[in-house]
Amino acid sequence: MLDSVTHSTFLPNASFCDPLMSWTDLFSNEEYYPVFEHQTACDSYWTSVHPEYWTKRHVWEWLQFCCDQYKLDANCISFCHFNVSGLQLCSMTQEEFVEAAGICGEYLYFILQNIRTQGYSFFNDAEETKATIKDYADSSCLKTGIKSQDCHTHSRTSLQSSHLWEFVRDLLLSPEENCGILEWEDREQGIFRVVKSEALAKMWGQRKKNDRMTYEKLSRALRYYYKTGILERVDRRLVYKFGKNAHGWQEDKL
DNA sequence: GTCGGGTTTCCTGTTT
DNA sequence: AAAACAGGAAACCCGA
Repeated sequence: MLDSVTHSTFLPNASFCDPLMSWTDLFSNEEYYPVFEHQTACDSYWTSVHPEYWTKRHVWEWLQFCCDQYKLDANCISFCHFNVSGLQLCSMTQEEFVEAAGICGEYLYFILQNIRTQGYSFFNDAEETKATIKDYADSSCLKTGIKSQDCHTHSRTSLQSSHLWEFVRDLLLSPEENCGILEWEDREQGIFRVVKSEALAKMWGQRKKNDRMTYEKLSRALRYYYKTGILERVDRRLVYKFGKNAHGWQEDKL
């Protein structure tokens, strides 16, 4: 039942959001901010917690949501700059957001400030909110003259890679999120090992909002990459190797 | 609407 | 015996 991240299912509807509602009210309403079956209390989704109390994981989920919802280019975002708790995030200045994510940083700062001041009433009307963000984007582009390509000077680590192999690659490149699920066997040759196969499948399932994902199914998808040269066979259990058509994993090319 | 890429799901058989 | 691998087949999802 992890179709949680879609706008319609986890954001409150218009009738719920009362501008006078306190943060406590806003975030403690489980009808609208459910704790999912597979989640423990400390594993709650970002929407169930006030931004100042977000964990690093909540911050990551929020970034992922913003990228998905507002089509922000994840390549703009330097993950290491956002490897912070909610409290630290809330204390970041707009300049620090821009430093961390270029023009996207401005949007993220704008979105965060709106969540902090308005709660999720900011998200009441998806289209209206998108338009607000777009207006903001347009005005800040005019104001700053920043071109979208400039974003690409920031970290290439993607937070929301749509392809499995990119997800795996980015997990290998993000020790903060990796949690020992994957590890390099030979960094130069692109050989890596799946240490926690079930955890990897669960994480991929969360990424794809599919709680029925298993390592068996994930590994079938990985095996299809042998055909396309994204991965190469390594005849050892749980060991894979990036192929000639995989990019972005080499240390010296990051 | 449809087409294609990228999975996801299911399956049977094999290997470690 | 259990977990992982292998790969065919078909369904599914989503963006173009």
